[in-house]
Amino acid sequence: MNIGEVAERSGIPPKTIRYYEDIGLVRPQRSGNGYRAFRETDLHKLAFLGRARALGFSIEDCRNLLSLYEDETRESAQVKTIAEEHLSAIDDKIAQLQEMRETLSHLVEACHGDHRPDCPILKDLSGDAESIR
Amino acid sequence: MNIGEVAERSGIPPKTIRYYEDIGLVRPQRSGNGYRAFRETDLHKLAFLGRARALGFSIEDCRNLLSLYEDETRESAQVKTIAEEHLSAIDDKIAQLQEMRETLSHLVEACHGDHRPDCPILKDLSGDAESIR
DNA sequence: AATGGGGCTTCCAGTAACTGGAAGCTCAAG
DNA sequence: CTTGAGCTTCCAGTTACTGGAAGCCCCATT
Repeated sequence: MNIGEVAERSGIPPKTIRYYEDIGLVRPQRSGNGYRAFRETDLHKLAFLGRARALGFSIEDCRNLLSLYEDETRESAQVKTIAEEHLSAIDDKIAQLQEMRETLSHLVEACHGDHRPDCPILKDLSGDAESIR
Repeated sequence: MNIGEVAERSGIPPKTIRYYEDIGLVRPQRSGNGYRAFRETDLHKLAFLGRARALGFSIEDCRNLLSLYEDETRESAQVKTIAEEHLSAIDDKIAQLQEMRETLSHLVEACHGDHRPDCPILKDLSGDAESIR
């Protein structure tokens, strides 16, 4: 398989696949013409990567997950640990975003949003605490 | 004021303040010895930036907010638009993270996490749809 | 006066994970 | 044989900083 077909079938753009090779996540062979020659297992790895990335795992997490994936003697606890840490990172991020959302939506509601210059959003950002809350 | 004091009072590290100068967000004067000489207004702008960044506004958003902040003839609608767009970006991000969280927490729950190699998380990532969901 | 220790300066490089673009080779079709 | 798509490499840019090195500057102490 050439890179185009693999990209098509894995859903990962060619550029990204080349990048993944650069950083050692996949190691396709080469044909005589210098083209990358992907096997089915490469395709599977790329699809695996795509799904793990879609779940927000970092590249380093993916590297570890991939090596666990290929390690028949792995312990599921190792995988679970990575996933749990990622899950709690996601929770933190959600909490942080929700806090932002909270403040910001109050500000947006308080701003009449017309042609006048008076604006509670700017007032709050300028440190004028009495603006909202 | 030297950079150290401004950093202290604005809560923004010196490195970051220098960076903000580089990209034109603040323009402190210089003393004879080459040190940056900050005025109170610079401090206010930096504190403004700190709060806007804490709400997740991008640097470009901050640049726009700052120029609106300094524009006496602004219309609050302009500010509100920026804030609303940011708010909806935050909402999108939260939704995406919650979807990840959902999938991932199911997987984590399904993984026994012991010394055995069998792992629903890897199974799902490998594309074996029957694993969970 | 010399010295020592912060604080300040600039510049370079690195981070995460790609993405765009240029220059150039290869392959299949007409 | 030419054309155009697909492939190659390499370089640069993205976001918003952050770390580190080399080297002034200033103040206090000896």
